Amino acid sequence: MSEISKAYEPEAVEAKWYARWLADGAFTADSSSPKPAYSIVIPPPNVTGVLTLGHVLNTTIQDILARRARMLGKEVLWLPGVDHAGIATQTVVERKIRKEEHQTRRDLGREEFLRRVWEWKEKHGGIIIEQLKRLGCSCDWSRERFTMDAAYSRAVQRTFVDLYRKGLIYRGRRMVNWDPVALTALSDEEVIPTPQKSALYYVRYELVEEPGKFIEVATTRPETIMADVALAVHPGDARYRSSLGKKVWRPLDRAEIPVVGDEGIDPQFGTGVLKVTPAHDKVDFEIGQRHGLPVIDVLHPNGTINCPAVPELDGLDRFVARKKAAVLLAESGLLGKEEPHESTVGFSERAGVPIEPRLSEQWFLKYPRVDEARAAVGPKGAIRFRPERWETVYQHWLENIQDWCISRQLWWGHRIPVWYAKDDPGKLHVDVEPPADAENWTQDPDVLDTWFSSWLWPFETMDDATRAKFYPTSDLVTAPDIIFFWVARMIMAGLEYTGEAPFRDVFFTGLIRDGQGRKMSKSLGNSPDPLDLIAKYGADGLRYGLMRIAPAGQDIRFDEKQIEEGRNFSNKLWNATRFRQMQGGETEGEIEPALLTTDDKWILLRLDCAIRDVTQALEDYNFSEAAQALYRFFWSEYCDWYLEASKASLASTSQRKANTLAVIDFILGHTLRLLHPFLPFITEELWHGLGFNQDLLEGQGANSIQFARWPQPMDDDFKSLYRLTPDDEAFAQAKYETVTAGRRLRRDFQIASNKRVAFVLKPSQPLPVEESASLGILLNAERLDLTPDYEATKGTPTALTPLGELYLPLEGLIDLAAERERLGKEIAKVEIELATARKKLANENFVANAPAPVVAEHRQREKDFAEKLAQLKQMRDSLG
RNA sequence: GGGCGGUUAGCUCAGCGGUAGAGCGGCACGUUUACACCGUGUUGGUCGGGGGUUCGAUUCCCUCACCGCCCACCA
Repeated sequence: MSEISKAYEPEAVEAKWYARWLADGAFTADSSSPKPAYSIVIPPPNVTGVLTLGHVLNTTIQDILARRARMLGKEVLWLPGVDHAGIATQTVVERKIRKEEHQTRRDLGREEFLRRVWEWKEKHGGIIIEQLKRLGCSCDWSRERFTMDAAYSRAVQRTFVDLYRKGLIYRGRRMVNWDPVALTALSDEEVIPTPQKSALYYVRYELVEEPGKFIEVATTRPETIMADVALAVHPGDARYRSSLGKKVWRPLDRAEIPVVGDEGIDPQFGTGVLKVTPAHDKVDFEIGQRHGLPVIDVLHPNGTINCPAVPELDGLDRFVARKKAAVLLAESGLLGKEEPHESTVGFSERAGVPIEPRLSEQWFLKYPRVDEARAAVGPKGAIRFRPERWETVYQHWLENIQDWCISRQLWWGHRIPVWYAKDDPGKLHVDVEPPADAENWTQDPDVLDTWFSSWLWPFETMDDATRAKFYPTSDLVTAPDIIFFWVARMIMAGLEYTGEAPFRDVFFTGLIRDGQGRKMSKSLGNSPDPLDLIAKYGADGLRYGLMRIAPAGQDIRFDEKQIEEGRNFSNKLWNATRFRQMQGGETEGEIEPALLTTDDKWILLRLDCAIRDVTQALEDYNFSEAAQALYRFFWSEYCDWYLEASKASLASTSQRKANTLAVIDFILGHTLRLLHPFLPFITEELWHGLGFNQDLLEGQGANSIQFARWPQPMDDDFKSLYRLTPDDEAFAQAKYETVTAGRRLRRDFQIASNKRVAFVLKPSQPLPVEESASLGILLNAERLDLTPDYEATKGTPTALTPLGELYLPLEGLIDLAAERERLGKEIAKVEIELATARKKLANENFVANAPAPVVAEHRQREKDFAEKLAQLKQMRDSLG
């Protein structure tokens, strides 16, 4: 390996490897492979979308799963694609045309407009796909799909026809959520209830039979009074019993309307009277149905008033009309008080304006397989959610499921495959193919809800061979906000059309919030551009930083500092490897067990632990824990401790040095593989840099770390061969404490950490010479003398360590008083701990009831503390 | 109105019945065989409040408070 730079420079490395991986077809799934299958379908981002941190979180997790599966010897398909995103895309293109050409889509006409959308898509769409590549995503790009691909579109229409023929899709005039800006119906899921400050207007309706007597009604919508067809009160409400069956004068558009009794009215609210406006409220509509009331619609589709009878209001926007209506009522003396009121108003998810409940002709779907879908998720089902609590949310939604309004008054999307006979609008042709005598028919102008195509994603994206091998998919990774939009619907569609649950495990990520806990959003401008972060910290740094702080399914507070840490970790990995390369020598030599030091054995044991911890954490979808375990192992245990300790071996005999290098290579080889799913680029670079790819050439594709075997925990044979025992761990621990005590001595006596000093150890047990050598290095000592019969002069700083008494002789440099004070403080501390332990043991209940090992532990502690205390006191006395 | 999550060191988060943990930050010292995107040492916490169960509670139960989500037709 040639000389490498001091700091890791990700840019060139990342570009190089991604290109190589693509050229090698490393991500391409082979349907005919004999290897076991592992598959994920990506939640298709909107074709208008650009990469957000949410995508980074999401796709990094999927990439980790996919890459690890490859290392486990599976045939992996990670199927990517893009969603046509009906409203979002249509809006973007319409806005562009309006801005650049001052035209509306209607000016252009349907065909031309659609041509423009496709044109836009070819030119600007799917930017996000290129961005995912920058992140390192190992998707099978040869299988990339778009929800408007010809084959996919056909499948969507086929599904419509099939469900229609099964009687599950029907057309009906019903109350829907109307978006007055996008001019389309929306599903219930696309409506966001939002608390709004508004006013409650008290309006007086005069009784027809008793002029001069009024019924007062509290309403938030005086602009819809012209659409009132009745007043409703609770039948048991004594206040209004005498008015039941009578009539009142409707204000503004003066007419007689009845007073009816309905159980649904809450006598506590307002005045206990509801004005019934069936055309503009779902509840009112139902009341109207119950009482056979007419429906009067006073709104245009765009939310302006449609009521020529009241010219003052006609044509006004609904919110302008609201204020105006209040003024008009006040002028005619029909407005009582007006009080502030907070209510929940449904907003359009896309347009961001209040939706309007509106009666219209739409297509609806009665969901298939609801019961099976419920049974499929949970401990007894084929699908598990993680975290499990989302299962409850899912079950609750399915329990109360409503029919799905699937038609949209848009142009961009899958056109509804229904034709109406021109001579008989009641006659329908429902088929994927248009009728033979097309000129006599008119196709339904509407398109289908985007989600009506997304719910087929896990299987309609696959050809037969792919499906045979990779369906059902293994994991689904997504955010919990689309649990109803997408996850639940895919389960129902999967059951209906494949007879199987479409995936096995669903992992829900958390939401990424900003430093103040706010949701990331474009309008707040608090969402950093992941590409900027990649440029600054590298894709690996971004991935690792994010994974290390992304707790399982909890929301994440984003802080760029954490991405910086990810970058720092990459750099540490880079330099630790560079250190290895600077030692030269044969790569991956055989480890000679007889030559292993306790440090070697210790780090091998730690590696074994790390392999187990990381593997377990990944199996539990606990990505942050896996990342954290690797961080700790590599940085604290391997670099800070082992690498420093091994510098003694590296400076000693060539035989010993070779053995140490062999251990280092073993550790690096394993660590790089463990890290690869998190940090794909740098691990590949270093894998090659160390020449590890050479040794694995016999294995298929092993020229890349991507296909290197996932590390296995060491088995007992291995451990006995290398004589790895818990004793080694204990000794390493003792050594660690000794070094720390020595460093602290330095610190307490203000000796600069770079000053080489001589330490003396009065060993409590025999110590091999190589151990004292590494102790010396770790202490940055001029030398370390092992003197069993050392007699310290009074006042020599000393520390009691598990390996013996450690002295730091510094004639004349010691402040006796300060040292005594330090010891005094320590004595006080130990005395408290000792007292605590004794108190515990004095508690008869504790001794009698606590488990034996716990009691024994406390006895041991008491003993240890007493011993330590005695020694400390002796040391203090020795200072004179 | 229901349901769910959260509240632990200055910050971001682990831990979830047996002496309070990590990383970052702060402070001090430092360029010593890779790394200042670094090293060494060190300072930070009545584990949201109040009750209860237990020999023992940050951990289990009840309750309150605050923050955040989701569901629900109160005009």
